[in-house]
Amino acid sequence: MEFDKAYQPAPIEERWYTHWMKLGVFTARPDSSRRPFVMVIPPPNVTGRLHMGHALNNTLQDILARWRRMCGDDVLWLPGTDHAGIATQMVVDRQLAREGATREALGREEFVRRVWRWKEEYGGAIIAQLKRLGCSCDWTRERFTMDPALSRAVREAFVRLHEEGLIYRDKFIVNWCPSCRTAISDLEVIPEVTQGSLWTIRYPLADGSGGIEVATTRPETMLGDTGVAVHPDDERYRALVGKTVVLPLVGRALPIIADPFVDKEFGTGAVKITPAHDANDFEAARRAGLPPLVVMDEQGRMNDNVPAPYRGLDRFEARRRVVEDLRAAGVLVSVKDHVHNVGYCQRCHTIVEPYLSTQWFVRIAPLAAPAVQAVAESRVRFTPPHWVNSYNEWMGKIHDWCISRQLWWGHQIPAWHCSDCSTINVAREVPATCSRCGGGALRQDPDVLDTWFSSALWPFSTLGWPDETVDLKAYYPTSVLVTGFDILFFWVSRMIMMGLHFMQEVPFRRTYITGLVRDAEGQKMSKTRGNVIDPIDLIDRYGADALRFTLAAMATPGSDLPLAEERMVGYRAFANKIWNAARFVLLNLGEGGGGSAAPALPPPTRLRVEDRWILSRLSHVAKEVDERLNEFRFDETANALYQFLWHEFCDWYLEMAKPSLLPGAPAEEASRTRAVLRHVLDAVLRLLHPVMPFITEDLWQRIPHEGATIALAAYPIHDPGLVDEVAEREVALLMEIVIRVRNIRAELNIDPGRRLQLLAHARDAGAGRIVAANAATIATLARLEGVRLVPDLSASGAAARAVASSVDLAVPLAGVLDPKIERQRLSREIEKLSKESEGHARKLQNADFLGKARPEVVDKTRRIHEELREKIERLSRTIESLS
RNA sequence: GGGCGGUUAGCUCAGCGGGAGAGCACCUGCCUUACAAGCAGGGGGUCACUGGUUCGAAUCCAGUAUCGCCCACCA
Repeated sequence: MEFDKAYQPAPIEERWYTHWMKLGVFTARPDSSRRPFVMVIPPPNVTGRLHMGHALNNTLQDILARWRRMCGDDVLWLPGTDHAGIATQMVVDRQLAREGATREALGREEFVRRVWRWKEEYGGAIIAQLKRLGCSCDWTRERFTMDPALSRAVREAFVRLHEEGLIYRDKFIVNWCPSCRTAISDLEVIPEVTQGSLWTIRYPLADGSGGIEVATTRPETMLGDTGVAVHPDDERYRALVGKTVVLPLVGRALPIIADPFVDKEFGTGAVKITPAHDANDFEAARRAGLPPLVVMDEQGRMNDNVPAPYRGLDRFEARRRVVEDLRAAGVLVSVKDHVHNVGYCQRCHTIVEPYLSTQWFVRIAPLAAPAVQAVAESRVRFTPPHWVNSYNEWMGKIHDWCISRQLWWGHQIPAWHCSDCSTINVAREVPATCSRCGGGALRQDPDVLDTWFSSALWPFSTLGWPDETVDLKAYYPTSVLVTGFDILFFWVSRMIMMGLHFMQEVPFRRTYITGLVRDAEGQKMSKTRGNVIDPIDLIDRYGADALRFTLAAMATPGSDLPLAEERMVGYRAFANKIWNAARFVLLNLGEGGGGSAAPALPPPTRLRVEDRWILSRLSHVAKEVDERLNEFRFDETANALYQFLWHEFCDWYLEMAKPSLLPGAPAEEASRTRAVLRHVLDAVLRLLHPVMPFITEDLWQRIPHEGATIALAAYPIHDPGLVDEVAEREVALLMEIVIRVRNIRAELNIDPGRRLQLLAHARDAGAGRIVAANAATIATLARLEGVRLVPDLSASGAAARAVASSVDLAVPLAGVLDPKIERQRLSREIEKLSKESEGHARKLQNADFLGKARPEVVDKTRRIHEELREKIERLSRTIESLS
């Protein structure tokens, strides 16, 4: 196997993904002996391309999936895509437009066929992209929200809810997008602060005794007014309530009513009532018994219910004309600039029209209550937990959910209208005859369901519901849901409601809510800003592992992720570091090849202190990773592994190991080192595999191993038997000594190649023993000629001095050392230590601290202070002896 | 109008009751045969502000400022 000097991700990624697929590594196999770990993917839109948000949440899901799989769980990560009603329909609409065709000309049936064809051809793009990310989804169970089985689940859910009285059809004011020509839900309306105007119009009283002035931001809707309202307590208008005004331009007589919804302070305190085009007005009109009058068509043009001059005009054109005519009629009192919230369509950014129409609704209150309770009882746990507040707040005040859409692409509502008796037959399958009159002239309701209706069923519709399948029994409820907060209400809360309703159990035990991936400046990525970063592009340039590691390292719960490219560069370097560390180990492993059995780790008694140290550190990091992953701390997992691999394993252990691998070294020593190297590398590759699956697999395949893939190798766990506090303390001392010597070399500008002598005076026997036993290691790491233990340093002559814990150090530098510079250097050191010790000193002088703080805290403070004080004293004496 | 989150090194962020940290950037010196996508050493912070609780506060509480999200029918 060739071994490049630098890590080249592309060929490796392709190769191993294919390997995993061939082995069926990702396929779940229901098996009662293993604990199931289940996630359903938040299904991306079939029209979608992988963006940073997908890259983030799928990386995190894959980390969990691979981790649990290596821990021995039966992992099911179920993938799939969403049919995305409006979005997909729009894509195909645009395609038709390019051909000079329209959906209307094509007809519904042909259009839907066309969308299916589009889906077959292009719908797989995002799936391929997920594979490039390395996602270990069970592709044998891939689902699409409009698969026959899932469509059946949708019909079943609809019919049951209808039977239970939880779905109803009613004429109601809804959010209407005149451009998409469909109703949309409250959530799909994006309110934006907009500069507008406030027009004040005078409506004359029918009896000629004056008039009343109303204020409006939407003068064109006056054509649909059927009343005027004032607050019942408003002294100004009390006498007018019950009287009649004449609607200008129209001539209709309108009653003045009193209703407490009117704000006395706003505008003139009198408001025109347009029941069919304003949600508040609709409610008020209902209370007062005023009739609604729809004055627009589905495209937002004025209809035949308005006077002839305005018919057919677009609503904004109509606004101009109405204002003009009001002014001409002398009833326009004033126009003022007015900033207010205007609702825009999430999909096409058209101003949404409140619109009275007949729609299907889900009665939400009975579904919301158990869902709130489930979260309150922690049957679903949120990470980070503060999202529960948002969830509760929203659940507390949601309105019934408008689920019908005037689209062609989606699940057509399973309701058939009888043209003979007007009965609506709601049924699972096409009824042959009307259930009431027996007539056969049935026409299916033309509307389709909101895409989120089918998404709400996703955690169980994908597992075979309503059938009692093996999968459904084995894998519901799922374990974890990872998703973005932007769909907390659209999706998460609705899944909880539907899961509880149809399965009597929450759809997932825990949910991790990710932050938003932003650009390096912290700006939201958007096409208009032109700052969108394409994850596939990053994979091409840095490798999937580097991208995954970056996203994991930045995924601190509760905060957004500003993605700076330098960060990626840094983690690509980390991948390269792993690569080269492994290359070093492998070059020294000698013969053996990838497939042979691993040499056993020698017992601790036969290991050197650095071996016991690295094994102890490894055991700690395994423990930490396990704990961190359990609490979704992907950032800390990544950091712990980075720190261990680079700064402990590479920076120290590999350097310490080198001498024993040199040609002249004793064979027994070399084989011992090789065993430890192999063991640690193997373990760290396994620890890293969930985050960096490709590079770890490639390297693991090259070292002696058992099994066909690292993806099914055991995840390293904390081994208390390998924890060695003594070794950790001893190596800490060796490191401290080495760092002091390196510091002398650097600060005194001594040629790095020059071999120096180190004199060490141990202040206690233990330290002396450690230095003596590890003199060769110190010498190698500090590039010394040798280390000599001496009873005292007073005779060391012109030497640079330093202190480590329990050991005084001197590096003889006759002819090189300038006493003045050395004095400055040591003074700086003293200053630093003094600053550090001040805080401790102050505490120890405080009787309250000594009396009230926990004894172990006092002890620790005393110990640290004593150590610092002692070092300062030793350095001070050294300075004195210098003159 | 309600609610939530942030404010810590030049940048991006961890830490959330007991010695101020990381990555990147910066300065100095090194191609030391795993790695220059590297190695070694170093500089840099009244932890937004004001009070309070505590022996002790970046960390807990209250308030202020500021930035950002979410929800809400002020025409």
